Amino acid sequence: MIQITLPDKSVREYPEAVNGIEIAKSISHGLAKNVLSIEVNGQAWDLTRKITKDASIKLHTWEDNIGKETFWHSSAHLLAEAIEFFFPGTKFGIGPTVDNGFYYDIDLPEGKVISEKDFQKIEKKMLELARQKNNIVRSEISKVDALTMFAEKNDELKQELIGELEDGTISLYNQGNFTDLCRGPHLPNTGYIKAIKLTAIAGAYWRGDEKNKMLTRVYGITFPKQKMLEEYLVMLEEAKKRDHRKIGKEMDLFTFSEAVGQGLPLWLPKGAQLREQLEIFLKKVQKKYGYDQVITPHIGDVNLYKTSGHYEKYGKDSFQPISTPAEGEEYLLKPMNCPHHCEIYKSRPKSYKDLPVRMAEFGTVYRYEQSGELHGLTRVRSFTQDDAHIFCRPDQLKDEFKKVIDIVFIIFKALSFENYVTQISLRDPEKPEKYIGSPENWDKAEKAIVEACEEKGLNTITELGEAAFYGPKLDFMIKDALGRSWQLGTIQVDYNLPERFKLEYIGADDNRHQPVMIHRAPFGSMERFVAVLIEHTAGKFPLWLTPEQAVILPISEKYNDYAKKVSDFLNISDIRTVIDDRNEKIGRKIRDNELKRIPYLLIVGEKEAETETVSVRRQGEGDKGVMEKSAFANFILKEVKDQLSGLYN
RNA sequence: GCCGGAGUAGCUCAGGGGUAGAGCGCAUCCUUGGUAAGGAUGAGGUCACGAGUUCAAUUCUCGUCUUCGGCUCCA
Repeated sequence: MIQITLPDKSVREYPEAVNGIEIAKSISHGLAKNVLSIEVNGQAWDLTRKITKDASIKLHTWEDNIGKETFWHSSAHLLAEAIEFFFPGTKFGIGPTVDNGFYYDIDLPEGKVISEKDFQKIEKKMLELARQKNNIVRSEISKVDALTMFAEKNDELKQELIGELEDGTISLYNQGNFTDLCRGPHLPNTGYIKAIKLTAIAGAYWRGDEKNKMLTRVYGITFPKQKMLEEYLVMLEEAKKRDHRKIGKEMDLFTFSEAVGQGLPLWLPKGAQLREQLEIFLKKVQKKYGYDQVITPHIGDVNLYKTSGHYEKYGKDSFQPISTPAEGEEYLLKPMNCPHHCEIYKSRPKSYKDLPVRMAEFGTVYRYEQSGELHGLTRVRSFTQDDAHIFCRPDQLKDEFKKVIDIVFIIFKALSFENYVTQISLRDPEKPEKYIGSPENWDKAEKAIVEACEEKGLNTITELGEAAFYGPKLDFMIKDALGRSWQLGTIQVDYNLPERFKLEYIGADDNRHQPVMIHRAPFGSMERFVAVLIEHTAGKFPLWLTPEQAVILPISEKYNDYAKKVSDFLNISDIRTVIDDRNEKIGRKIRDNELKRIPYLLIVGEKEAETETVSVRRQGEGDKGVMEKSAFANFILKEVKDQLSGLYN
């Protein structure tokens, strides 16, 4: 007998060579039905693998990620089996799981292509194979044998992977006529997979390196129940309705024009209004935190960027310099605001008493993004950063950094962003050539970020190699409607640009010292922020922010004059109001304006005109009764104030 | 930039080698209304652009541009 410890610390006795399924069965019938994989002493195992010694275990079902991953991982093998059936000779790269399913990277035989038209037959084949309930059997194999096996299949992708593995740790999984190199774990048999949908096809470089061959990546998702697939597809449809590109068009927020150029957004009046509200809001917050607004040009002498290091790093991959008629003069569209801000700092000598200097600008920058990267407002070639640079003394650094974190959270709170990830992005220690500055400076900068985050109690993840070339950063990431993650806010510590720009201040000791810089943008870019905001709110912006807060709907033309009077009154009270005086019945006006997501609809007819009132209707909620027009103004202003109360002042 | 889709009216989309279709929107007129679509009439398209095949191309082929899904990149 062996002793098995469960997660609740209870210990049960089983005969030697018991497996996960048997343990699940001994606990409950329901668990036995739902269990997908097992963790033995912290390692993921197959449910059918025999346990021979005392162990601590944890059983995983669909409800936790490990169970789901096992399910999708086995699904990837099923996909590969079906592809091998239709496309014999296909070479298989890797087939991992992702947030929503799995993919397999394949190299099809010469001259063969796979397209979405093939999906139906592949899905059908996968289901057929699943219904055979083929056991998925693990076996261990020596490195030599593994290499021989995949050499026979001419699969150099797998051979490359095996070459990097250690002998004695190599396992194969077989199901039906298909065998794949795999660490596992897997489902006991293919019959667990009941619903299958192939979702996309794409190119992907082998091992993620653009110098390598491009393989074909097939994405799919599977479920243990047909109904779950149906629900997933409905959810996808719902997510598509929140797409900021679609809503941006519907609500007249922004547009693009081929004539202007790709990746260059044109903000329409309502979008501009939205942006302006965000800017007003942030400026108030920054005022409280001691920032000063500055304004700098959209271009700068190319030598400025040689000093900063941007030109060397990105010169080839940016818009090329603009030449002047006089020879030898070259200007670059600014890709960042920091060099300009450094020059503002330098324009007057600084005392230690002047620091920190906090310089803010809504600065529009231009970056040549690869054409395939452009995506709505989230990835563009012209965008406005809510940028600021804090020049401080080393002893002020941590405190300043923490204050910036506070500003980011004020914004997230104001817009109810609750699901974000905070990521510390450090340099890649193996690629020092990617960065400027001394290791000592980097050590100091990285330490400052890590400590500030700890002291703030942030729950961060750390990524090596994600730092900017001049310094490490703290990034705030938010997901869009389809679950794609975007970096919004960013805070960066930089010892290098002050050195390159020879920034200094006179210390209390009457000597020259070098300040430290913090680069920060809590929204990140206005474009990307608005995009994510649209997807989060589905276009139903909070009242304080929305471009049109109220629309007045006269019952008929006879009341247009009164509508105008109310509109003027509200607009002068700082309530953004429009009139819908189209020749339509009231029902039609209500419907259209509800669909336009305007928070308040004010209906005015004979009764209202006589009594100086408005009949109030809240978007999505219906009739709210009649209010005197100045009472309504106070009401809506109070609502705005309440939404923002406590955030600044 | 790379792989694979797509591009038809302002928007959403149908169609298809032989004079271009719908719904919504827009315009004009009728209607002047009370809480989610009133009615009539009408305008609007070099079928992304450029070549090729063909008696004939919006439709087939190739190239370019834009766009969508990924990959790579992201100061």
